[in-house]
Amino acid sequence: MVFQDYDIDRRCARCGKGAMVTDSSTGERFCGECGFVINERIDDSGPERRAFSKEEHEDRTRTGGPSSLAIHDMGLATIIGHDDRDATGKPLSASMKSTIKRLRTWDSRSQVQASQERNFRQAFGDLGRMKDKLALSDSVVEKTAYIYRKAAEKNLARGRSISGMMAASIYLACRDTGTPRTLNDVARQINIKRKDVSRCYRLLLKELDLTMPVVDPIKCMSRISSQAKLSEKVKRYALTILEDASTMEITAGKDPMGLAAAALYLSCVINKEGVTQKVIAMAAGVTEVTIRNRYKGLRELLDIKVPTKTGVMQIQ
DNA sequence: TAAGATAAGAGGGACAT
DNA sequence: ATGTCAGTCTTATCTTA
Repeated sequence: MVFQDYDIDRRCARCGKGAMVTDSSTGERFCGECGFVINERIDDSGPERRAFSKEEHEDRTRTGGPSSLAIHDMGLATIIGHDDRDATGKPLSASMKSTIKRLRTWDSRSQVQASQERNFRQAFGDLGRMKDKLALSDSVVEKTAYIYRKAAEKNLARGRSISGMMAASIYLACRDTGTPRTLNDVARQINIKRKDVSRCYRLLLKELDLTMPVVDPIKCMSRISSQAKLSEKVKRYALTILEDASTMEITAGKDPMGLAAAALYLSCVINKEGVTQKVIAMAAGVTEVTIRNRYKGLRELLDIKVPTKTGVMQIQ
């Protein structure tokens, strides 16, 4: 069941043996054999500008840049030029010149006239930077922009920091698209406190009537294991642990990242991989203590025996 | 040096007042 | 609206193997 949604790609560049697969839920590409991760996929969905035939070349229309929700005016701004000529190139009459001049003034003002527009300018400027820092796909960026505009419509941004709302929108978009980015990831990159993002996030969730599915700890695993460079074997075993755990109702209310991290750690211990809690804790973005707590719970409730250092199996 | 134990504190949800 | 409570996670420190 586990890897059915992965599409096979190419051979691994490091070990050469395994096939590169793409985890369609996270966009990460990794080797099925050694776990080598190339990069996180970034969907670039800009319009196709090349032409491969004469027909295509002639058919190709030039309509300016792609329209995007993530541009303050959706990329459709028209600016009145300064050369005082009409469409056929003839100079304008004096009265028309003054009219145009007045229009030009209002034209330039109207671009940032509404405070909302200024807000969007800053917000989407932030968003552009965050896209790079968090390796967000275009679809997440568009979704973020959509959410942010919705929030602005409902006046939720008033009195709150732009970056806080932006961060919350990004996090929401990530959750919605199944892109595994934690609250901490987003807060750190946008340089604001986690709790502020958290507050805005909950506000958005309530006010926009959105419901987020609980993060599946299984989805967190591929991210952690690629970050910590764990083997495929460990990952598969950890998956079975998580499946058992979720049927036994010990996963409710627990941080899915912590749970996934603990399952991976337990799997490492059983498979004698010699990976430390610290490494996994770093990769998962949780503390070692959290891993220990979940680890303990998993061991007790699933009654899993772990090998000791002397190689003797022992019931914990 | 890694792992385990313990305690204090923060933030938020549920519930009652 | 405000306060309390149980539960979770984090930070920090100490002990153990």
